[in-house]
Amino acid sequence: MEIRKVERISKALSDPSRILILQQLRQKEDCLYCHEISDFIDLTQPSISHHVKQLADADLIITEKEGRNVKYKLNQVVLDEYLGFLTTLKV
Amino acid sequence: MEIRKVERISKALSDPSRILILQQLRQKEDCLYCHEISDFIDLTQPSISHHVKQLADADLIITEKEGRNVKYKLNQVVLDEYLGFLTTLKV
DNA sequence: CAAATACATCGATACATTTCTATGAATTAA
DNA sequence: TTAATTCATAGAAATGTATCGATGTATTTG
Repeated sequence: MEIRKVERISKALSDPSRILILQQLRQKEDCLYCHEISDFIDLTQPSISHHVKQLADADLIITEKEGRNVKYKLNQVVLDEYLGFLTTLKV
Repeated sequence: MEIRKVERISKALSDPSRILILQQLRQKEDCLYCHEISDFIDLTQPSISHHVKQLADADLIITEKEGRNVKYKLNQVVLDEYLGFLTTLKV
């Protein structure tokens, strides 16, 4: 995995709101609608949209349009690649 | 692992210079002197010092004073804890 | 002791990020 | 078609981060 990619994923993971979104994604069995996020994060809708975009730009989540809603899923492959990179740092 | 800690570690990992430092730490068999870092990172000494501090504050590296030098070692335990947290995000 | 070396800290500047309000675009419902 | 809903985008303000030169603090060497 390229350093630029590691940097981007790490940056996406370096915010409490975004970590929370990923945790809830896990709890909701890997599927979450955007408007549900405001139930557990006290930010305005544009701010939440911004955070979701950071996660999507880092390929940590996959977005899927469903009518006027958007569904989010964790990108297991990219998370595994990231885990793989971090493991190479160990002796 | 606490969210604040995850945030701090992720932030420490979200910079190309700091990723490089960790990679070189691995190559040099988990031990590196500060002045050696300038061999592979083109930044001034205060900037390198700043980056090393980010890694140390996140507990990703352990610093050890040796005379007027400082030796760095990867903190395997914290890296493992971080890997553990990321794994809990998977289904 | 004086000079040199290794690293940390300070203060400034440039740039990036977070958050908001306002607004736009697409879709659905009345 | 008009109104409502869901999400994205633009622009601005506040805050945070990266980088530098200058300087400080230990420690070692001459």
